[in-house]
Amino acid sequence: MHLGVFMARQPATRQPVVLQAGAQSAEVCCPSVLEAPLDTDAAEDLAQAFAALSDPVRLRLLSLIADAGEVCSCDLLEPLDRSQPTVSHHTRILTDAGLIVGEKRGRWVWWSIVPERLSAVRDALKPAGQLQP
Amino acid sequence: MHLGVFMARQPATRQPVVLQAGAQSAEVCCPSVLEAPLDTDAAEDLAQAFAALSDPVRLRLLSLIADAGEVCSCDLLEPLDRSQPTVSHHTRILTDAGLIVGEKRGRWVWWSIVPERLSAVRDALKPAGQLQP
DNA sequence: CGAATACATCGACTACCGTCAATTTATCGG
DNA sequence: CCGATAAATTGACGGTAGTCGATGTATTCG
Repeated sequence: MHLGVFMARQPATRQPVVLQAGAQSAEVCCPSVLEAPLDTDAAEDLAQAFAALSDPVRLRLLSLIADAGEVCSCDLLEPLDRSQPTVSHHTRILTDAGLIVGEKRGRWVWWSIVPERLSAVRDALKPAGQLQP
Repeated sequence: MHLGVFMARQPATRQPVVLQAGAQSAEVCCPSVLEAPLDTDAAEDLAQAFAALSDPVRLRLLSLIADAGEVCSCDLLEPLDRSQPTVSHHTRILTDAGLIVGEKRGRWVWWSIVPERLSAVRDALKPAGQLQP
């Protein structure tokens, strides 16, 4: 890991503008898939969260952010082997799903994961009582 | 819940032919997304699992199966409001992802969820040690 | 102010996905 | 053996998602 690069970009810490999910799907909590009748709306909402996780590039992106704690987009291009617009596209989808948040500091946007949202999605896969709680 | 209908179809219990995932992605275990460098292959595999969960109809299908324990395709058409080929399409995708298995009894295929696979996918979203284990 | 940098947005292209009607395959009942 | 039923398969259609080049916007530095 190359934290030196990250620290070198830190000096420009001024206006902490936080970029996060809008009104849609910003809700952190989800009903469990395994619990009786999952209504159409809840299913639609949950499906969007899983859709955000259904791309290998986005999973690696999440992994990279989780590993470093905080990463700016410019450091994602090379390990993901994707163009700048494509990486921006993926960060947007993950942001809309509420899985990551970006904080703009100077020219850079620093991304970090939203653990509460991640565990909420995780809980949607939790058994309805028969197995481990 | 209408178990009476289900019981009435039980008599034809003879050749227990189990329909489950093929060679691809049948593996129950997955590495965590939150753990350091998620390699391309693992990301591809996990993404396929999440892709199977990224459709509202499939989530409701899972919910229906989980609720009843065991359901045949014919009882899914009405609650899902989809045609027979479409339901068959969805059960196939969930089967390929290893999330459900079908056992053919007579003319009917009885579907049930694979809890180990489900919790394995769930564990892929588990934090790498910083938060709740 | 002007050049450079980080990121977002737009437009276009390709590939894939969800859906259904029609057909095929397998199984049961008489 | 034959008609009926459950489910898989095929083919087609419209919509959507991943990708990139080009362009636009904001910020920093000299």
